[in-house]
Amino acid sequence: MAPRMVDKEARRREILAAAVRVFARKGYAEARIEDVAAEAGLAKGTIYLSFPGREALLAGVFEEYAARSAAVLDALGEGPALTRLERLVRGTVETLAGHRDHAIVMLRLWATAPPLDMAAVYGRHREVIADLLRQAAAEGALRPGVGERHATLVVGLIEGCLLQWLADPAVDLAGLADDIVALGVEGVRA
Amino acid sequence: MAPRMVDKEARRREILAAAVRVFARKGYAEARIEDVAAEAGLAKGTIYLSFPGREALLAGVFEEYAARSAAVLDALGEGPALTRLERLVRGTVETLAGHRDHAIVMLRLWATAPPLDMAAVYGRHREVIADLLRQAAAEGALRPGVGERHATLVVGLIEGCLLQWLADPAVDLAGLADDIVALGVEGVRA
Amino acid sequence: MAPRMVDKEARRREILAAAVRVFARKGYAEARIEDVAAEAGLAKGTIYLSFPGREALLAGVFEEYAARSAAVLDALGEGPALTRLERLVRGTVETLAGHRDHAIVMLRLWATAPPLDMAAVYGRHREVIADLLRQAAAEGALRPGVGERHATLVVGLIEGCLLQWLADPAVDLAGLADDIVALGVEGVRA
Amino acid sequence: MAPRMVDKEARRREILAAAVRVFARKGYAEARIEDVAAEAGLAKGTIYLSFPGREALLAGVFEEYAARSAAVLDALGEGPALTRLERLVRGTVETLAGHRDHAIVMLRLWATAPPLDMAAVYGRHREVIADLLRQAAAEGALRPGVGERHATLVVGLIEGCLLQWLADPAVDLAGLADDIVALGVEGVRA
DNA sequence: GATGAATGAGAATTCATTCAT
DNA sequence: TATGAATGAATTCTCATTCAT
Repeated sequence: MAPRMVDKEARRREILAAAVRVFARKGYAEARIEDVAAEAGLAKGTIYLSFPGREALLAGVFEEYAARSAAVLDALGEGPALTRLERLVRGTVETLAGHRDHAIVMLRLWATAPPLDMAAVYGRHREVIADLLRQAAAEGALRPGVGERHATLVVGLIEGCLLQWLADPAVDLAGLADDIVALGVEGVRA
Repeated sequence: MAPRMVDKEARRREILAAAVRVFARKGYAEARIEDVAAEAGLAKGTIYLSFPGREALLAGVFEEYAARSAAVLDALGEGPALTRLERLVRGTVETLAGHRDHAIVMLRLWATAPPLDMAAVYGRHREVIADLLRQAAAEGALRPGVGERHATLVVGLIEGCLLQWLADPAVDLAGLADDIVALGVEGVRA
Repeated sequence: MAPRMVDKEARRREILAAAVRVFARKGYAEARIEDVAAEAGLAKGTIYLSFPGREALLAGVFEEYAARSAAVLDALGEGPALTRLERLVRGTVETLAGHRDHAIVMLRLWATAPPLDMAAVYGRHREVIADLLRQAAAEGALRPGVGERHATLVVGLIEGCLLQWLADPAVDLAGLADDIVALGVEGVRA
Repeated sequence: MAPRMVDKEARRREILAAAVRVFARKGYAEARIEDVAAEAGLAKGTIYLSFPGREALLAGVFEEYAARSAAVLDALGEGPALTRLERLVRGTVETLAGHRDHAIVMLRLWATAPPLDMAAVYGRHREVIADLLRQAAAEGALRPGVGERHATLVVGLIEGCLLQWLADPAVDLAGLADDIVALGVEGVRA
């Protein structure tokens, strides 16, 4: 409530944004606190007023990603299960496509920092999708033979295309959303 | 103090194997030369008899992976294009599934070490698959509307499932091969 | 823990002075960065704030010497050539005698570090002296038979006496100035 | 007396010769045992059969130099003192000029290795020369006003010219012998 | 004796973190 | 609050020395 609070929070976000840019550029392992400070236009020591240490920057970045990721799952709205699944796919792809730096950082963190529990993140995604598939089955919208195992494929399609796009910006991730939906969602419709 | 003069090449492989295990455990960034030496049952300095420096361990691991990867593409044999595509998918998945540590390391390197040109690796995979898809189309084996763009989805399916398996060993990658083939190969048959 | 922000340039000079003392004591080859830091009353890492690396300490020491050396040649003033030659001899000896540590370091660097072009340093001295000898000859102040080759002997006298003084402080270098002048300058007067 | 003895001694000399070449090239500080071994056409470990360690190579080189140096002082023959002094000067210069590598190494060792007592070496030279000067005075061959202090100048002339020749091979050391004698010996004749 | 693989102490350098100003 | 000089633990790499073959 004190204006300080606002300042503090804004400062935190500025630093986190700078950290994402630096991490995307050099990876966490190569990113020096000083690099982040410079990117944020601050002095080294000032970072420590907002974060207890270098690792806290990681945690901060992860939290932002998790929040964004959860927001997609929370905004599927109403309608037939497969429609919501389509929204999930498109929403996820759009969110990722709109924050390439962040996506790169997450991949790097994923691959680098064991403490980040990506198994849980993917597991949560699979669960939500499996749930939608169960509902779709109940709605009779699912082709026979397609079950919850399909959730892994849908997550895989999204993440695998993301991977290729991260490795090679020439890959058109946004454009792939249609293909992913066609194969992964429409392809299993009864 | 242990002048056990092992074959130079065998020694290299031993060290590389130790490096893969250590990298898989802690990531390249956290892996100390001393860790690799200890894992290999050698002294620090001994590593330098086989490798000029820390980064050379990376290069060595990458070479092994690239060789294994290329071997799959070179062993598709004869037959209808979609049959060969199926072999590619199963071969890739099996190869990855058989070397989890190695796969983890490759992902970490991918995400961490800019010099590794994963864009080229994925690009090569997509090209081979696109070629098979073109042949399948020529053979009239492909459903209308499916084209070379599908190559990205197939690569994505494989890599995306790999990703989930790496994050969570409970995911049954080998078992997913059937699903991937069903969706990505059989699913596009005319 | 000691953010005493000294003037950057002053700090550089302090470190350089410490380096000269340490180098004189143990030689560059044996001097550890940590030794220099300790001598300067600083922590190891602090040295790196003023110098990019160990070798830069060498370069710094050499620069100081070169500047001092050039100053003597630039301050010969006016008067007969042999008078100026005497000033050169006395000035050089005094300068060296006043900085024994520095002289030791320079000899060590000279003998140790190939990049230091002592041939050029001696060559320059010989040239200046040869020039004075030519002028002296033109002034009719030079004994017949003495020519530019005598420059090498004068430089040799100075450096050779310096050498003995460095090896054995009991040698009275300052006192030798008179002898050097008597033999090398007055000894060739017409 | 056993042939072994001969072999051992020959082997020692070969290694020492190799060491001198390597030291002259890179300086003691930069010379690796392996470099010396390679120069001698031997394996690293073989050096240790003839020398207890790296420093012993230094000592060996120094001994050779000392022996050569002493030989000159011991071969002044008979005749007037100033004639013997001239022989000393020419002998020393010739000896040095004939072993440039060795001279470079000695300078480097001198400047690098505190345990080598160069003060004693120079002191011995000065003593011998001072003795000759005393005899010359007794013979009435010395100009009034020239005394034992002149010994330092003679040593200085030799060493100072040596220094310039070592720094710059274009300096003609052998040719300088005449000049040194003219100035340092003939120049003080009564 | 000769070899050279193996060892590990030691040194330069980096950078997260602290804290006087 | 913001700063950045100072610190020193930690890491890579070198190389003298040892010793099994």
